[in-house]
Amino acid sequence: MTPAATPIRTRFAPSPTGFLHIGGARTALFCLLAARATQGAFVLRIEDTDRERSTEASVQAILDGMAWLGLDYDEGPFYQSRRLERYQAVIEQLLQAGHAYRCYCSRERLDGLRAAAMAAGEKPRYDGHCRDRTDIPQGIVPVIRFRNPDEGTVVFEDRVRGRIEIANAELDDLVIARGDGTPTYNFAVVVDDLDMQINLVIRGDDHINNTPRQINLYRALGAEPPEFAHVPMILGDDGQRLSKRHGAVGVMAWREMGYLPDALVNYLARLGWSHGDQEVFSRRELVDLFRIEDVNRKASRFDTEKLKWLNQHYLREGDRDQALGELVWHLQRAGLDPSNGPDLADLLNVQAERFDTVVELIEQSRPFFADFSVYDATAAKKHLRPVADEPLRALLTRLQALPDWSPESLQVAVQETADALGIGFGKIGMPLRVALMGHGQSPGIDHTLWLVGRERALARIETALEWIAERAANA
RNA sequence: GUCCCCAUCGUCUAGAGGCCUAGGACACCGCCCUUUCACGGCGGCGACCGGGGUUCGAAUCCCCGUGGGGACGCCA
Repeated sequence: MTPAATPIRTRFAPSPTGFLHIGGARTALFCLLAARATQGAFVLRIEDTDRERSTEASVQAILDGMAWLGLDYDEGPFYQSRRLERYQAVIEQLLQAGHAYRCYCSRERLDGLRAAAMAAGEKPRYDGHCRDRTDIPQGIVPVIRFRNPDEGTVVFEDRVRGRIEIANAELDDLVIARGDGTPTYNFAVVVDDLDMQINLVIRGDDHINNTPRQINLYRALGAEPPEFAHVPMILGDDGQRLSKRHGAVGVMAWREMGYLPDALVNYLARLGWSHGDQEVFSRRELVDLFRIEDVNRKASRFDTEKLKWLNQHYLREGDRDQALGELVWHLQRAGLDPSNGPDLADLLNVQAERFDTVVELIEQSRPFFADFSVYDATAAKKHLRPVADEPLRALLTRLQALPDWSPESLQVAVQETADALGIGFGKIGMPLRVALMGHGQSPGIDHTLWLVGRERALARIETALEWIAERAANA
């Protein structure tokens, strides 16, 4: 029996300004795992206070990405855009208590301040110009700033980073409400995490620097901050921060490339986290074995090669229904009719070990679903020669009379045909392969015949025979 | 520039002072298996960023340097 741990309430809080990012997906996964392990809750919150950049389509894309990966949340989605009154009430409270003030500084003044600080070799900070002003400038819409403590240091124990300490002197009075009254990120997060009773904030380590100011905000609100766990970022294969430049940064792009959700989840989990030498984890094992403290501190690079390996593993040994579902999805996407070919489970059984992705698998399985019109030139030239005429003809006769179209009897039929003619298996196998597939790569010839199906197989052998004759006539 | 963080094979990582001649996985290279392509089996290549300490003993602890990343918005 596992010892009873206090239930962890985590949240994933993406801003809807694009699709579900690969890095975001991993953060969400860690949140989910941490919560599940303690019978806690995983909350989804959409951070859409920036009305300029947030879109409905992005919200949907994020929801779709999470659903595909199986990152099921327990509560939400909550939208910050629907909690505006709440933020305003808290801002009012802060204003009353003297923890916040109106700032009338112009952008120009702020820009000047920043430039001057940089020039002086200092960190750009707001100088508190409006902190104690009593006049009310006319014609200027003020923003609200939080009065950050001047003295002391903020210290917190990060669940993955350990102790982190920063002097208040490094911090400045951040804007918590824009001119139009909408809250800014650092403020809304605090109010939300408090209201939603989040007790463990798991997020990317690019937020480490925001944490001290948020802690000061919690204190000003008379609340105890939650615990924090900052997970390292995921870098592109070139070691640079993941961006559009790297191509597929959206989770759904990986679906389109033929990866399975279980493979991606397994891969993402192992990126920055490990459990001894184990590489393959079921979802159940992930929940049982994951501990946020075991997460690395170093940023890791995304390695597609390893993902491919895992993907093939899941294609072969993972959840059948999931793989079959993706097979259908890709078949249709490729313009092929899933019902006009072999049984998909049979197809998966013989093809899975030969490819890394569903896209390759489908692409190389086209001849099982639709006829092709041309032979691969090199393969045809090498294998569809006059010498192949007799073997193919003999085999055709034999196959026409074959009562049982199974891999076993097909194997026997081909073998016996070769034996009867006193030729090697390859002498008949390769021409047959090209006749059936249009090129020289396919599963074992028995399974190839089996998957192509009797009707198509016989027709294609006849077509190949004609092609050989024609070619001989033209020579 | 200032502040914060990080640092083991090409990549993901094991390693919490002696178990390390540093382990595993992916990739790569050989050989074997073989009717093609694959799968599989066996083997190989390959790392503790540098310098100082602490200690009988350091990949593991401390300091400095170097390198990398992040933050410094009325973005999140």
